[in-house]
Amino acid sequence: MAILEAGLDMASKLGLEGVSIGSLAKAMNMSKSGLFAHFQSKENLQIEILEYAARVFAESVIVPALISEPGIPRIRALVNNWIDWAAQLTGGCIFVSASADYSDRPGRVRECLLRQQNDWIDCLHRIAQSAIKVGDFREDADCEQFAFDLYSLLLGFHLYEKLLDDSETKKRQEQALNQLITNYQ
Amino acid sequence: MAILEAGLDMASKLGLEGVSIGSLAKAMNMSKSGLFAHFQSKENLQIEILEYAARVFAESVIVPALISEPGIPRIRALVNNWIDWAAQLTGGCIFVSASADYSDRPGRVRECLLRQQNDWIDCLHRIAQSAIKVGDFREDADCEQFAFDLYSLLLGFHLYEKLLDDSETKKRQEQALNQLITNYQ
DNA sequence: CAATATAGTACGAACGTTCGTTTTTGTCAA
DNA sequence: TTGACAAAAACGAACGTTCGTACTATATTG
Repeated sequence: MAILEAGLDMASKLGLEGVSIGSLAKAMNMSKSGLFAHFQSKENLQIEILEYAARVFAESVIVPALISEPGIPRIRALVNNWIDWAAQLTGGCIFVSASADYSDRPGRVRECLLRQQNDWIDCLHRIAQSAIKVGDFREDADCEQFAFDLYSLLLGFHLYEKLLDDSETKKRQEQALNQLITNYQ
Repeated sequence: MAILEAGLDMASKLGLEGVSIGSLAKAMNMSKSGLFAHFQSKENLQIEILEYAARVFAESVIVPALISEPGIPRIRALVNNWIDWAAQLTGGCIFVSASADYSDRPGRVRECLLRQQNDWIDCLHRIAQSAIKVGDFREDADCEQFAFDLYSLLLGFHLYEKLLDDSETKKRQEQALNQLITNYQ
């Protein structure tokens, strides 16, 4: 939906909490009440934006990676897709900012985010398992540790790229990924 | 100052943008105008909270680590201090959440944060250099890469601990740190 | 005609900020 | 030691704006 697309764009720049009904309505050339009628509450709007983001994320990051052959190629594809996803956003990644913002803010938004993040980590976990299966990773590699390591890498990349605007970020990320893969072979 | 301490606590829970003059005044049992007079603007308040946080961070994370002998012991001390710092906060780390929030929000707050984050990364960088000097790291170790890797690790830890509340986070962090150190030896 | 979407208006609350006034505090002369 | 006085700090009230939400009414569409 067009509203959610604009909402995601706004959340990328201002954070999920920064998306107000009024400003989003203005961006859509709609009345506040007209837009509000679609969601019945701000909380619903935030959750729908999150779920819309998850759909876009799945089809632009995860699905295309699953086309690559399992193992290291798939891992590299996933990381590249993630970086493309982050680059295409106007501001920061909504999941990264929301994860920081909602660490201590109970409610349905947090629960939704928590579910999504666990799904994402499960995805990393499974990709490591398939790397073991095809022999790219050693038999006793710790897949949950791999998920932690890889997600940490992406978070570091996000900060360097989005906040610090460091020109060597890409190099740092590549080197870290190569080392990470080596550690699990 | 007591106001900044309460402000930091609130920012840890709600993010820097979530600290409102009114709510902070209420938390301090002060009038809105009385509190406002100390800062002249919300932006000033946010910056002063950030700088207060940096002072607390320096004296509770960095300074005590510099007492440890240079090299791997100092690195481990720094990481442990960082984790203690994060644990002691009511909510999340203000630098982590602000880094995500202000990646696309120009202004004096962002500039202040950017300066602080660069200082922090420089600190990691220097600690790696001293590890080379004492022979704990190999001669040609990439200190800037080390800073990237270590900060990424801390960001991953922060997400696992604060959002996911994963019970194995401590183990993940230790294993990642051991591997990281090994990679640079 | 019925259903759906948008608009319009209003609401109480909270936002950051300004104002003039009161209270508290510290300093110095008597 | 006290009284006068200036400086600093805190106050309550109000400003205009925006917030999320609740109504009712008007278009649009099938």
